[in-house]
Amino acid sequence: MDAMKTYDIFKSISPLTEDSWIDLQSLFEPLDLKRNEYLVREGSRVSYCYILLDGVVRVFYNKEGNEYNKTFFIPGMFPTPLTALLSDAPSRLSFQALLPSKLIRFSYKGFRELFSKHQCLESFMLRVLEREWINKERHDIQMVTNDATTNYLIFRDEYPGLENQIPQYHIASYLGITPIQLSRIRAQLAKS
Amino acid sequence: MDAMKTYDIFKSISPLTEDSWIDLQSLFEPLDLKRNEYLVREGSRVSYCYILLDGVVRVFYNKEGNEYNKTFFIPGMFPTPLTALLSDAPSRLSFQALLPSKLIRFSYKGFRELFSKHQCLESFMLRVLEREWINKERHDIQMVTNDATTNYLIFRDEYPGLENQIPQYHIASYLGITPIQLSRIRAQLAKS
DNA sequence: TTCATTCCTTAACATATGTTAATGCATAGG
DNA sequence: CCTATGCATTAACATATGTTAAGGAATGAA
Repeated sequence: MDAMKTYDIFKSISPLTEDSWIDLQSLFEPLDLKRNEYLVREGSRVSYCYILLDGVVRVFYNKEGNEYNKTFFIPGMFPTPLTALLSDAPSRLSFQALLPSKLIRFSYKGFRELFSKHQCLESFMLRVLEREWINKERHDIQMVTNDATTNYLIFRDEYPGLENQIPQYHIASYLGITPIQLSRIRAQLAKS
Repeated sequence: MDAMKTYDIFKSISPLTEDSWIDLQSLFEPLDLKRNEYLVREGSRVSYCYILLDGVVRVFYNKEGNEYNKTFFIPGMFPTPLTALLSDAPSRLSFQALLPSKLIRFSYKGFRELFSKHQCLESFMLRVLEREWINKERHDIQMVTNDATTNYLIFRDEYPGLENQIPQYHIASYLGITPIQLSRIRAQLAKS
């Protein structure tokens, strides 16, 4: 069932041959995380790609003790330290499960080594980066041009129900404001 | 000379076969822009990739008459509407030469059609996106975790001499502050 | 049950940044 | 040469948001 679900996720991104899927699948390892456990810690070396099947993961960076939430991952997304993998450098980002989460992980190196055998996997990787790029740009434009109230409303739309499952200070950090300011915004919205 | 320069730029990103380079080069068209002329206007359909050989280009988005500078391109960079090309949608971004500029453009479709003949070009494209991703992430972390003063100093480092060649309100917009605030920051820095 | 912990809210206050407006400098065009 | 234009600076003021602190609801442990 998980395998099927994963296959659907992959297929929806870029077509894969049956052979390539078999080889790729042989790299898969299930991974279960408790609430607040980490997939990746800042400063660590990384070697895996991740697929989130259940739960929620946040990615954040840390500067002088302050955490800045960059985004949240929900099932079907890839909470993967792309930059660290691509540049083969320690991760500047941390990935943490905010709820009990179910994932699959697979070796990035192993994946990459399949490129020469399966051209469709390199095309797949290109397609993944294209999608990430498009999404990031849309997200960035949103965050810069809107005020915090608008972005909070968009957050509620994009992650239905999530605001009741995680602490609000995580949402505030994601919006680039303090929890107090988010509280004021919520009070303001409740009035109107 | 330009051809040589361009070849160096490409080679430094990912190895290309001689054949692929010949095919690719046949797509190239020179393009010269005057100060303030546009490569791409918001809302337009796009079909070209660009290489900047001389000058400076800014990319910005527009919301209700306000312009938000996203980044500046200097020679050797690719002021290309990636998202619009990848998603085949009208560009949400505008690209404008801030100084008299010399570019090369080539058809994205034509480039893409060479992928099946030259595998190395698809690898090249993947490599470009990887680099863009890494740079963007570094840049984003910087902008979020630093204050405007620090980012202004970084800007001066990353684009030496540029601050004397373009209006300061473009820099202010890039930093996410008003020109008045930038002026205050500059006054503050001059004191110490 | 009671107590401790976590986290949201609210208020009072401090501060940074935006807004409006005036001034002055440099440059280009007549 | 003079004038108009574009741009940077500065000041005075308004406002949004951060900071500190206190209180209270919800949750879980003893």
